[in-house]
Amino acid sequence: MTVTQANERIQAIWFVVSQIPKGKVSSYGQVARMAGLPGLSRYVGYALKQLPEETEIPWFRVLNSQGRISFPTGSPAYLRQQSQLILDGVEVQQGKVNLKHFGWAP
DNA sequence: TCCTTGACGGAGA
DNA sequence: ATCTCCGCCAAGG
Repeated sequence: MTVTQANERIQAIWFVVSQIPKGKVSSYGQVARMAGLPGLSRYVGYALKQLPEETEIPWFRVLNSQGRISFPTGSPAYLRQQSQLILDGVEVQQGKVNLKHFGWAP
């Protein structure tokens, strides 16, 4: 993995995430596949971690395969993501989102 | 190099 | 439905 290749991957991931429409959510695994990086779900988390605080990219629309927020329950990050989802009109109950918001395809 | 750490995912129990 | 355990794979020490 050269630095350039890593940057390309990160760009691809950010792009895919930027396409997730409001009111919909996706999973790390799905984003990885759509970015042409099957099996690199963990890398998606790494890529999102690189986003600047003020980013416009909807990182909060990415959940784990169980439809749960991948931050420790109650942590600042967890609460931020949860409130952002609610602002999107996404139903979050017991830390899990309603399946109807899942499965987005361009 | 070797070892540990994840914003993961899937199979079992 | 919940919780472990294990495989995965790039990064960072």
